[in-house]
Amino acid sequence: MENNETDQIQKPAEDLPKAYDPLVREPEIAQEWENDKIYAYDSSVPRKNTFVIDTPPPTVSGALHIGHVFSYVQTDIIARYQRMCGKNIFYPMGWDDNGLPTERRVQNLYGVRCDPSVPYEPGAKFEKISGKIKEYRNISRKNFLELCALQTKEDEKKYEALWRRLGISVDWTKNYNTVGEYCRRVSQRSFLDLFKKGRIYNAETPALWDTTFRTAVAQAEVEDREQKGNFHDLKFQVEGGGEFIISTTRPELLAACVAVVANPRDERYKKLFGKNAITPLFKARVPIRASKHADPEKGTGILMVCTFGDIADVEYWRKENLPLRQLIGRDGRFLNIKFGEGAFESTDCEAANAAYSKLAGLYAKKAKAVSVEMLRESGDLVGELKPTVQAVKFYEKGELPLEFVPCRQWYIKLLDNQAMLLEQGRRVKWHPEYMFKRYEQWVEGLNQDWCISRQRYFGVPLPVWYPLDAECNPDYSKPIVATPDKLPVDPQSDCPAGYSEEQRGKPNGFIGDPDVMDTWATSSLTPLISSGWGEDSDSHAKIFPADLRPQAHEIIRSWAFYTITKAWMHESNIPWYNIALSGWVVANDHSKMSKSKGGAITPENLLQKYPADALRYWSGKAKLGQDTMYDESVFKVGKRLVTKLFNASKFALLQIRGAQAPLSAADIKHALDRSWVEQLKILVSQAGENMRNFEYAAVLLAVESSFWDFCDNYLELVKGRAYEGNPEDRRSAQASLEWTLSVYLRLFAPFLPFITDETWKWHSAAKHGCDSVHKASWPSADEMKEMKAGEVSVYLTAKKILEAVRAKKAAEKRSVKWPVSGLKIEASKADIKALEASLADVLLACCIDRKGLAIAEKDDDAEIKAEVFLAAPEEDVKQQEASSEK
RNA sequence: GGGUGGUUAGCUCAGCGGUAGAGCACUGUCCUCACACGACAGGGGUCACAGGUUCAAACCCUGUACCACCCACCA
Repeated sequence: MENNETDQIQKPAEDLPKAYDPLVREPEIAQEWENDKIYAYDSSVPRKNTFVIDTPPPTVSGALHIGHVFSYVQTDIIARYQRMCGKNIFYPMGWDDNGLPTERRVQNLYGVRCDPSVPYEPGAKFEKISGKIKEYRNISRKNFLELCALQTKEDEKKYEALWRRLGISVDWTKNYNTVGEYCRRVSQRSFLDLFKKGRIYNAETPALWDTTFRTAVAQAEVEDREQKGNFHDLKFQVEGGGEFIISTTRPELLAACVAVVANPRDERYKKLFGKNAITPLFKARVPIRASKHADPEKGTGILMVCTFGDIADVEYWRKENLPLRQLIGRDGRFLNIKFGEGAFESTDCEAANAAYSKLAGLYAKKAKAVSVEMLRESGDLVGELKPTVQAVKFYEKGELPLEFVPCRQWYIKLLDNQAMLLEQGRRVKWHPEYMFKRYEQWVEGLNQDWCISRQRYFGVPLPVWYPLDAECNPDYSKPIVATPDKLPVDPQSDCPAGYSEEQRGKPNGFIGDPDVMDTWATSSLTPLISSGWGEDSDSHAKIFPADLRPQAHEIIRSWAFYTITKAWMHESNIPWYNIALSGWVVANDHSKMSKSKGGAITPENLLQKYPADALRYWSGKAKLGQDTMYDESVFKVGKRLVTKLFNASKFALLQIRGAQAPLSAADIKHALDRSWVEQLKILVSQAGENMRNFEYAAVLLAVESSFWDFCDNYLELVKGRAYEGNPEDRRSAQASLEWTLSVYLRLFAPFLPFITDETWKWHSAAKHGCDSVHKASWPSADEMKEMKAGEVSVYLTAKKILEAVRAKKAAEKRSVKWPVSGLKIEASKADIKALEASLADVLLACCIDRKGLAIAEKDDDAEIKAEVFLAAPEEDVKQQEASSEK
């Protein structure tokens, strides 16, 4: 071929953008994706070609934070990888707008409280209150629920906008919210199924009770908080003579004392077992018993059992069938009880009632102070208070300690099924693996069934009514459950089959259960919500079990555990094959970012400053399960990578465009190019392996470092040849650059979806017949199988010389293009052979004068060595010339 | 008290049997036909500590200390 036929003059890149402004382009690119529907799920594709993600529905509570960005991007990276592997992706987004967080938010935003006794005001309008709320306005349940729905809609719009801005590739047609009609139906169907299977029951029993929110809570929502307290040494009399000291932190519960216990082996108290004690102040006669749960080492070794101080009290009370002396009411105040009535016995009712009258109506904290005062006065408080720090149980969203309050609640049976639930957990693949331990430990430590009823309003109603007898007493043992084809129901306004609305609350009529379900009762169904469980059996068969559940590790005991439980109870299966646990974003002081104050760092603010790709880069750097320090300098690095990708793509493209005929793998003939491609093949194969195992961070690290190597070294080495080499060598460089570029764009695509798609469209799209990189196939070494294998050493030796020359130039403070007049190389025979293959490129890239080149052969194991001599400065040369002329 | 993860350069982290790595920060250079939103080079580490296994240990084993988290601990 003649030069003038093949080698066009390099086309200027006039049609390519000069610079890339991600803040402008990214939203436009996101819009293109939406227009082209490239993330749409295709329900006609068979299960084995589908990848199903059980996306966490974020709690709708005002704003997403940087921790959300972090974990959702990690999932999106996996989704995008799977999509490029040819999978049809089922990637929905749900909003968890159900429950207490929403109620609280609405209360505070609008200054309202729900009061079911207030009548509904149709069309009532409510304004947001700015500043402090002076007085809460009581509004009807229906108005309150409408307001909750309105507010969550507003928040959900903001959430969706942020996800789109970040390039989260969900299919927005698969959107649900947990309090919506569909989720209510699924949640109630779950209840009915569990009821039919005998896995759910209602019982009147002491439940963990939050007095602020006035609702029962489940074990999984309880957290311990360290509280300062005091031991109070109280003097108890023994009936028939004698006394002993009990050390207690809760003297206010004295009136609730139903027994006194010590360890059976405790010599100090052996003689008292079987006798009765008389409590101070209230003079109640309580049995003194032996129980192994009393620890001789703690306190004075003898303790009072109250109804109820803690779970040990509840267990002992239940086991020994002791009387119930409940003091604390649902609002947290001491009830108005009378000694001499019911279970409250006393040997001196008058004195007992006199004492108790000072406690009635008080909250626990005040009652404690008053009790201490009374005990000190009566002389029953011995010595000084001894300060102690104790772990006290709180509802995770609550501000006051939990109390045990007897009440009727619905429970799902967990304690009968621990072994099976462990087994189900084992069948799921945990990423990272060690997180399974947390699940295991939680299941083994369960001490209560799952309480799912909540005394709240904004939630899924329990689909149950109770029949009333002639005196209007409900019969809780014979609940009337809804019929499956009539869901969802609201027992407050709907009436059960076989009854009419007039019978509500009437003798021999019915009442609806006033409670709603725990949020987790619904969110534990997300894989079934997505699959269309109970409504679309084809879809269900395709979507359930899901492939992946991504979630945070602190909710293993709740969300992961409950989901596994429900999947087993409903479908005798695991809910998903894999669970990926993301870490937390932590501040410098190791506090969780989402909880720490200083809310200036919002995703929206960061996106004014950094590309979405840069935030994604930071997220993609963190391994699963691992906490990550919030560090803005990483965003800068990400931003730099985006810019580099833009420029390197543009530059590579300039070279490729010189080619007349389409390039192919067969054109890659030059040894240096083959060597380079060989390295890239290794990268591709490792990247695929790691991605399959959810080790995306390792992929980003490897791809990134390889890409910088490409820009700094390979591109420098070949650009001269691509520009002015002979036709065949030129074509080889061009073909190599073309493939390299397409590989990098695809490897980076899951992490940096915006910039990769932008540059993909310039050339690779046409080449691959695929207009978005996100529909392109993940690179594989197979793509290059028609090409002969290269020798990695060719590239590596060339790079060594390049580096040696650069080092010399830097040391001499010369520019990179400064000419090299002499180069002495010492190397093994093999290295010399490798180097000779790329010599022309090396000389060109380093500005080396071929005449000054000397290569000497050394031992086989010798390291390659290069001694570099720079040309003398021009002034010196001129001076020399001048002096020689003289 | 039980469990899990961690401790590697000033900072953030990778490496997980074969001569200590990256990025940031720092220092010094360089406008080289993609990129100064850039490039090149340089300084900087008893890989927490103590034992052990091994020809060889940051890496495996045992123990200790410290950090974080999960669970338990309410007399």
